[in-house]
Amino acid sequence: MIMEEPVGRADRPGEGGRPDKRRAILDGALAVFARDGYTRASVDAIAREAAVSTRTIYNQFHDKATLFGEVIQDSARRVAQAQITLLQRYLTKVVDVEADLIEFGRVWATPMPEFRAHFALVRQINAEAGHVPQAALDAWQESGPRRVRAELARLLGRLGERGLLRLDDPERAAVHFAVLTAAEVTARTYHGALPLPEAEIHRLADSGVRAFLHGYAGLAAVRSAGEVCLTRQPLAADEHS
Amino acid sequence: MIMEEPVGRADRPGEGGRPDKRRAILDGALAVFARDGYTRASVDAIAREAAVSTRTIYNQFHDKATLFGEVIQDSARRVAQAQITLLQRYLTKVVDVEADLIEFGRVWATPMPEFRAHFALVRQINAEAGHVPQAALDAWQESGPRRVRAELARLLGRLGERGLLRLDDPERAAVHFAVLTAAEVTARTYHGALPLPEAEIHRLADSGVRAFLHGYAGLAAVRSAGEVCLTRQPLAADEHS
DNA sequence: GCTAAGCTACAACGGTCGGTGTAGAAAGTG
DNA sequence: CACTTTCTACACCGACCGTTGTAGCTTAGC
Repeated sequence: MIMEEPVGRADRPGEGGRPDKRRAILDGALAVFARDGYTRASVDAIAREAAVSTRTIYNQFHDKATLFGEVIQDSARRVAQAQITLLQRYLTKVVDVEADLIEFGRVWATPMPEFRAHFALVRQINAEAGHVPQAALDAWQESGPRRVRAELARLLGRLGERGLLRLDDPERAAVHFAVLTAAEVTARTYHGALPLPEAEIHRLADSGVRAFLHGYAGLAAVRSAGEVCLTRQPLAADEHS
Repeated sequence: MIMEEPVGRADRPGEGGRPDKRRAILDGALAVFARDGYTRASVDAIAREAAVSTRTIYNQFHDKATLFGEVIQDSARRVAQAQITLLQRYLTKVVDVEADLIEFGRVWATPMPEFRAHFALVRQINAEAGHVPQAALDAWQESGPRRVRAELARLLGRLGERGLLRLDDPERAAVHFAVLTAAEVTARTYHGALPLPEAEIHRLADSGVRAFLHGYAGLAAVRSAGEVCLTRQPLAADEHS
């Protein structure tokens, strides 16, 4: 007699087991992985955090590695969803490119506290990328950053069609925008570093948007950006290298 | 009879044991820690990499944790030295602030391949900063980034005195310069990511320097920066986010 | 309330790893 | 050369960890 293929059972991720337990595990694992990193995080600790027996973890996800992969993908998907919502809120009814992009840039660069664990996890991934199977990395990129970037590209493209931006390759423009506006902030949001003061975030975001407009708008943008930037602000010193 | 205090013996780091072995251990440990991270890196692997017995490691550094601390500090000191040399080469005989800062910014933002392991290690540290003892973090900051920042501040301050920049707080200016010029590049130099093409690095560095000049130079700089930047630059598209 | 799927607690295993002790080879110094 | 310091090879301990098996309890659907 053959395997019978019990209809909605486990084996493939996303099936089998009680969904509430599954959620608890994913949330708990995210917290622990983000705090301790893959190797240091013990399955027992995750089980404790999720208020679940370790056996349940092994039943729903076959082993620690696949659990890790599922956690990444799940968390990335959620963050991507939130970011896409943000994109659509700010970039669908643009009238003044400069003002609206500046406003959006500030929101975009401001870290969302409910996703702090996620970004800690991303740091973990980037640190030990050499030990994460390529397939997991791809799945993560696909269901997270790539989707966001595509949507950003789409919306920037629209602005291009309306003559508000001058861009030949929306995809590339999207990458540039994301890097220019968020990079400085994330670069300084590392370890337990005290959260950047709002003014500093705005300042960095503004200069990023300005740089972006430099390349993708008429020179008019450069002029007006000059006024926006220069308010003196207190700053929390922190390092990079 | 009392301890005798055997003059130049171990116990305090930096003493005891053959210096060549010590170097081999520090180098090997840097490679392994950078590749695998603290937890995953086994003392045996380090010993193998350094062509040394594990017992020698435990004799020179008391345990894995202190070895890690010594590795960080040693590596940071070396990198800081190289960066300071760079600073002095480019920022001591400035005549045209804009042109010279742009040139320096490009060099500054270009990753030095001989220190790739170091920056991988920094990524590891930032990922699991919560598990690195605060003392080790402080020692690292002190003997590495802080020294570089101080020197950068000193040199920028000189430019200020010569009237080439307008700055009230050189320290803050130094932080801003470092963040603005290097952040984007390091933000995209993550995992095995293909090295950024030179043109893209220059583009990001330039926009960083421009943003810096926006805040710390007269509006003249802004104007001229307009010309420097807005030559259409070919740029090689790149993946991931 | 019966049935079955899913969950918990618990014990157990094999493996790895940090760290120690020791005996002897190697290397530096006079 | 002898003497001392240091390094190596190796065996060993205790701790932790990923994973599995199992027996019994909980929960949901009929």
